Amino acid sequence: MGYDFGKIETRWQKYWSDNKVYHVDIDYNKPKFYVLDMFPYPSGSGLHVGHPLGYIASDIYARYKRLQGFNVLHPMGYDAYGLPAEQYAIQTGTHPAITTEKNIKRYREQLDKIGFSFDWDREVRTNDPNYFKWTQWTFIQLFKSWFNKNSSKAEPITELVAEFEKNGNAAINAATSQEEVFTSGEWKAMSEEEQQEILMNYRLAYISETMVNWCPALGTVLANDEVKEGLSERGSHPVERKMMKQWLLRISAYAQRLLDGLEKLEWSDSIKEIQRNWIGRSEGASVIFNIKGFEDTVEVFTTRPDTLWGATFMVMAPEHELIEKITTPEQKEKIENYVAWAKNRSERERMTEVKKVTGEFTGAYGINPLTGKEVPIWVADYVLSGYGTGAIMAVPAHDSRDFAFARHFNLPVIQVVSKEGEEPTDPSTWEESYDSKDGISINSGFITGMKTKDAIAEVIKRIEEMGIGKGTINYRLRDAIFSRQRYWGEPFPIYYKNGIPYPLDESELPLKLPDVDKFLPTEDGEPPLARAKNWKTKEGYPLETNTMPGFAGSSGYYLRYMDPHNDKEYFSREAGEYWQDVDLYLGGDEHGTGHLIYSRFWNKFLFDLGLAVKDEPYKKLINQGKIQGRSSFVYRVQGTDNYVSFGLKNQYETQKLHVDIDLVDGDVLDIEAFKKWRPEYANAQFILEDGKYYCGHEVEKMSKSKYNVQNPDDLIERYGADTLRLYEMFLGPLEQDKPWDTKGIEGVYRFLKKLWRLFFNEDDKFIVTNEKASAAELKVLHKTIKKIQHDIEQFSFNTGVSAFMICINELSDLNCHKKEILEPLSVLLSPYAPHIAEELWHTLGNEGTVNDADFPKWEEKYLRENTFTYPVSFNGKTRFKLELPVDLSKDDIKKAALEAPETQKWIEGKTIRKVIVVPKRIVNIVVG
RNA sequence: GCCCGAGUGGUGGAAUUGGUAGACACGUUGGACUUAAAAUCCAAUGACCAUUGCGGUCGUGCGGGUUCAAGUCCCGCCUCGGGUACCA
Repeated sequence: MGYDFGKIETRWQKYWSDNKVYHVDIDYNKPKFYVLDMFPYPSGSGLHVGHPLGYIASDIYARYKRLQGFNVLHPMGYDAYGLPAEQYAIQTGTHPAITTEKNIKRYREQLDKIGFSFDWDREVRTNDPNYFKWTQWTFIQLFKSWFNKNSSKAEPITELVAEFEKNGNAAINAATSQEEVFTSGEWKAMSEEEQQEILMNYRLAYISETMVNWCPALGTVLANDEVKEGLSERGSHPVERKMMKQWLLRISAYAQRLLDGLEKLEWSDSIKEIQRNWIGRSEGASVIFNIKGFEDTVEVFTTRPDTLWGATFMVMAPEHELIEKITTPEQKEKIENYVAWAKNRSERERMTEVKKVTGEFTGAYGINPLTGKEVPIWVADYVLSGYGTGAIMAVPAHDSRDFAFARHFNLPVIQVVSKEGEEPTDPSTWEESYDSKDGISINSGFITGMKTKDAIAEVIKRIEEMGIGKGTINYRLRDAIFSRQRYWGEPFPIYYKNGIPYPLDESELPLKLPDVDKFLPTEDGEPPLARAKNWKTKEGYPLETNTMPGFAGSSGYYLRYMDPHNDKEYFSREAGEYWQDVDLYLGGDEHGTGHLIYSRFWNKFLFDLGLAVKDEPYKKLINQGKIQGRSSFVYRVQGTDNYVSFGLKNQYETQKLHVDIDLVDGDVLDIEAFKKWRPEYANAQFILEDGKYYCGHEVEKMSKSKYNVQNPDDLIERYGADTLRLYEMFLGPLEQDKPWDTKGIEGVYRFLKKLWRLFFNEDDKFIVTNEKASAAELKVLHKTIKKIQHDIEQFSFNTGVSAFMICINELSDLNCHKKEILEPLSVLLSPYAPHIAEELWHTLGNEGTVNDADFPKWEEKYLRENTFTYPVSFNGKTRFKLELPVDLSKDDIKKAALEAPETQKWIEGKTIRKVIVVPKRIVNIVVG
């Protein structure tokens, strides 16, 4: 019989589940440890081998922490709202809730088979009313809050209203889109509607007419992070820019805190860098330019106020509100055509044609506030309406984009910064602008001769004194568009009275999705919820018909796991105080600009409310790499039914076709199975090599259409979950992308069988003894404990597996069947391979579960060596080895090395110049 | 374009952070066991040269450098992967 993984794994999975071995509660006698995986979207195709990679790693860590005496919170749930289920609903009419439920069931079955230590009693699903109640609740709190820049935190909007009533808004320092200043008298005189409109400019969840990414194919707007290269992330459909009234979250208010918070996080530098770039802080100044012949002024943002003397023209974004007003009659038609053209360009066009310079002159002139010089105002789409003020002063000599524009339209270029120690040159001879901030100002009034850094500071100081501008900081981070014109998402707890949005009373939550006849927009383009009958409040006010985006439910889910069944609050104070934050978070780095920013924002807001205990949700983050597929190919000779083996394909004109990896074993095609696979292959003929058909292979994304999806169930069926767990870890470093290849799985399977042989002989006889372990055996054990512990703490799980293999190889060589060694070993192995470890631990006579054992401690005394084998090298090249006592002095080592018989050969006829001795490392003899 | 990350045998990958390059595993080859196959076990396996034996030379993407010693540090490139896309 030997190692019967099937029997073992079902037995212990049942035991763990029946005895709620992984259930956790608050326990003040133990320190907490919170290990979290990014929860999955339950897709229709189930788990493939890439999904569990991170789950296995975090499971090993969670189990390890538990063995070390921590009270480990290790929950799992589902990000259940999402587009695929809805797209499927549109095609088939099946309600997305049904599809989702079915997929979740499948996921759960697959997850259960892998033997994770999840506390399923804490499962959350974002589409569960008991869960999304709190998503909606948080939205209401956002709606009822504003961001006070003085305290740098969210505060109740009621306090803001009180201040308006007392003093108006003049003294308020808020993150806001409100520009007009009003007095308390003016505030009180306003109608309800006017007041609500103003408050909207302060709310952290607000509705606004804004430029959005509209995806016609999906029929919804998308957030910036959901658009990749001008296409939707889901489905790769074109995206347009469009003005639309949408709900937004004022995440930009938190830009600085999101930036500062990164400092103390144990995240990879790369993902921190991604977030820093996404937040995009830049320091500079806003400067006011008058417009010749108009009362209006244009405000521009620049990071280089020191180059004001070199501004030779100005550029406005095509959306700029002053364009119409200032354009001269002669330029009117050209400008109108240009603006219309620019606005109609798709995002994708804009992006692919970045190098193409376009623009048009308005006929108007701005006046440089420092020099008094007149500069032409242009319109061009290289200036973005969404950033800064939507207008710039162009300094072609020191900005590459302005330079390209100036060259194209023959505008003047004036040098105002030169490299230290270099003479100014004629800009008309330049091939590129001098953008560096490392320089000296020239021809620049009061800053002439100053270094750029000082010049910037000086100009800011002076323009502030003169009242023509001020130092400002701009962030690239945009407010998050929070509404989707979709069905399958959280409904907004919002109703409209006279067209003004109001939040539902919290007692009305959760607001559940209504039934609709179709999951499509209405004829007049309203979102699907507009199809619902009676989609209104008790009083008859219409409810919001948009739904929330995918990131709504995933932004605060880690908090709900702390107290998932609480029906009175998001989570109890006690649970929050005990579990605090996530100690270890595992997931893919593709969430760098989406979930991981939104979630931090959400948490910071809840922290401001006094709910979240920590300012940052995820202390340590590990991004597991993606597992790529290994596709197999057959080569069809053009226009025939003949298929030629890989090695011979160059002799023919061939077509490369994907073939299901299940039909291929080690690149050898199962010809009969291939013929049966699809009707068009039934009559296939083969040109073979050595009687076999060899397939070609390539590494690509794992996907159904490439027939390279490896699903874990088949592997578990064949090798068991422990083998799968070990193999996924053995594949390579956790954080690295790597191709999936089943070839090596036999190796870890053999390892487990070999381990079994230490406990049972060929006749299944238990052969473990109570004999005293030898020094050699103890050394193997303690060396392994040390290595395993070190590797788990470093998240180096691949080297951990190989340490186990080395250990078992050595114990097999030593013929060791001693309980003294094997018992701690079974505990040591249990985080990696919990089923076999639990089984073996029980065969040694233990009761309960191995999860309650203590992680073994290694002791230095067993590791001590008496000798060290020195590599002796000459001029850096190792020539022979020399075994010497460890405690030998440097001089003695040197002496021994020089006296060694092999040394003669290498020093013959040469002089010894130097001898390097590093105790317990190396001996290097330099000759010449 | 800019910002990260990575390049090591036929393959996945090790290398205590400057100290024996290729651990561990796959694959391959040869052998043992077997009527046979599977499973298992043993041996070899970076390349090249020499093989009668001792052995030798080269070798971590490329070119330089620092050092007694470089996969590891420095300078300059090349290739691949990821992020970003006119952010003033």
